[in-house]
Amino acid sequence: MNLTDFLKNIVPFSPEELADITAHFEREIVSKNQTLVKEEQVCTKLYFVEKGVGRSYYLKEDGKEVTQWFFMEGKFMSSIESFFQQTPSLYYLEMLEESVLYSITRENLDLLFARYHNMEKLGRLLSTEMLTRVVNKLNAVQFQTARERYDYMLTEFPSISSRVSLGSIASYLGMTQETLSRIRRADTSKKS
Amino acid sequence: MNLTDFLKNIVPFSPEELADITAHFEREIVSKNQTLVKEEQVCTKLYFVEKGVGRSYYLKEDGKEVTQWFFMEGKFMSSIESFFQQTPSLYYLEMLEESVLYSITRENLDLLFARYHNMEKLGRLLSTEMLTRVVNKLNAVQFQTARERYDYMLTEFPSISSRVSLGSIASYLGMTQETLSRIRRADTSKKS
DNA sequence: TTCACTATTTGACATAGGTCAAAGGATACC
DNA sequence: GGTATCCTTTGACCTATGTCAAATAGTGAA
Repeated sequence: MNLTDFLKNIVPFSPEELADITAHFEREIVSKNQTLVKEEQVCTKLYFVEKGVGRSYYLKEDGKEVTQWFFMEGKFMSSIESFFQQTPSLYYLEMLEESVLYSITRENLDLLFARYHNMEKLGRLLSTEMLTRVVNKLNAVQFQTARERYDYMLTEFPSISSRVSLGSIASYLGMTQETLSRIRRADTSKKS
Repeated sequence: MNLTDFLKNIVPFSPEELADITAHFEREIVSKNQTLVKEEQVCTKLYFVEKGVGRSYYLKEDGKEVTQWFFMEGKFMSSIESFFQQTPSLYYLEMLEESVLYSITRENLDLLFARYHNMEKLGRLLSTEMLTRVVNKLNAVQFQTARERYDYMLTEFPSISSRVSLGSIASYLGMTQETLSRIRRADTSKKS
């Protein structure tokens, strides 16, 4: 999914708008396991994932990593609160595969928001969409069994299980690796 | 918190914009326990809560109510997905106290989004803010004990415990009423 | 006031999923 | 290609919180 096509599908930008907007993004190639933002740093960029997978995570007091979200191809990725409020990030951002990203700085994004009414609309639509996704996850995490949460995740991120380590997925789902491993065992023994 | 002041604090609207925008809202007085939207209905309005408290909730298969969110004074309230996609609501919306609301229809809101760049900006800022709140709750629900979740909620909604029934709060926090009752008992015996 | 109804508290017991520890597997580096 | 490191699986046991049931306290209507 490339950036121009992605944008066009959401808001009917004119060709001139599109050209100007995409010109404010910078292409970046990042390698597997590269960290984009560390905890405490201010997140200066918003990224569009053209290829690859990323995740945001934080460290609990005991030092364990907790995955907060996965970012797949065709999605925007950032430490949202840090990026928009320019406050230190609560999260780390990292890519889990070799990836192609398009990044934009806060200043350039603000400039585009101010310049194009359509751009502001894009921002609104994308936040609303993300909001409904997070609400869905919240409901899953709060009221479903470990088993159901795993099934829910497969609908939200179908390709994830083969691309991301068990530990990252387990903490995203709010369970331990051991529990997720047992769920998968139950699956394979059932299906074979 | 009245609507005009609320809007001004977020985006620097001109007086003319403000007057036009607020003119598209309608004042509604609703009584305690009144339902604004039922499950399966399309939610046709977005509400600003000037006075009162509301909540959104859904019914689990076993018929138990699960509170999804509380809406306090000075916040917008809606079944977001239903309102923005015009799809049947997954949630009920109800007011828990006699309340003063300002409502706007989807058509009027779209008209204002189209008419004022600033309005689109307001929409974007409010969704982003809501998004960070939901993410905070998600982290609380996913990785904290029942006790910690309760404390977290008191920071998010300080006045809630005296205004809303124990059962509504417990399901919001993803625990049973019994558990919440026990937490509160531990509190009072500690403090006295 | 009293009655009827609803909300909250309390107790006894059950269980999903966590913790800890150890054993395999897979990978990557030298 | 061997060794160190990391990831996943498995087992035994434990605990926070759920479930069910009953007692008690609150609240509103007549």
